[in-house]
Amino acid sequence: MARLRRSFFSRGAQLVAPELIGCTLVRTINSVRQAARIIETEAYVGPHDLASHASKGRTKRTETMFGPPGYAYVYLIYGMYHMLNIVTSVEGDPQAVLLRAALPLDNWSVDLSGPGKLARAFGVTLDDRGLDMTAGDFYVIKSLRDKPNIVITPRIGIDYAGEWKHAPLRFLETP
DNA sequence: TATAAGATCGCCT
DNA sequence: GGCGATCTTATAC
Repeated sequence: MARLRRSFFSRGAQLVAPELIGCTLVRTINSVRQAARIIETEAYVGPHDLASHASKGRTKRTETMFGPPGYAYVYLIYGMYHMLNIVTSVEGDPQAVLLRAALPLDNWSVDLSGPGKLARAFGVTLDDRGLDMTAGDFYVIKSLRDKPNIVITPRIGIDYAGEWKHAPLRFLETP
C-alpha cells in the first residue's frame, strides 16, 4: 500500500479512473482517520468532452481543472450536494475523475453509495477546492493485492452532453 | 442586476 | 417511478 503520487494523476482521466477502483480514500476528520474503498468513478476527459464543465472554457469555476494534477476539483450541484473530483493529466489540459461511490472501512457506518453522499461523509465543501490530494490529510492509497472486477458503462445524469452522453467513461466494481 | 439550469438525493405514491 | 429542495455559476440584459 502506498499513497498515490502526483505522477499517478499525470495521465489521462480515462486511464486514471479505472485504476482508482479498489483504491482507498482516506481523510482525517476531527482527528479520526476515515477510510473507504472506491467502487465507482467517472472520467471527464477534456474541453472537447461536452459533459465536462471544462467544455465551457476556462472560468473561475473550472480553474482548478486547468491546473496541475492531484488537486481536488469540488463544485456544488442542485444547490445542495458537493461533488468530489481529482484533477488528472497535465497543467493546461482540463481532465478530472469524479468519485461517485465507495464502501466504508474500519467499522465506519455511513452510506457512500452516491457522489453527494460520499462528499458529505468526507466533509467535502467548496472550501476544499484546490486541495492537494498528494500531500496533507486527504489522499488515496493504492491496494496492490486485489484486482477488482470492473464494469464500464456510460456516465450518469448528463443528458445535455449530446453524443458524449453515450461515451463509456463510468467505471464500477462488481462483487 | 437578473435569470436559468444543473456530473443528486430522499420522500412521496 | 416522479418530483421538489436549494444555490453557485454562467450568460444575458
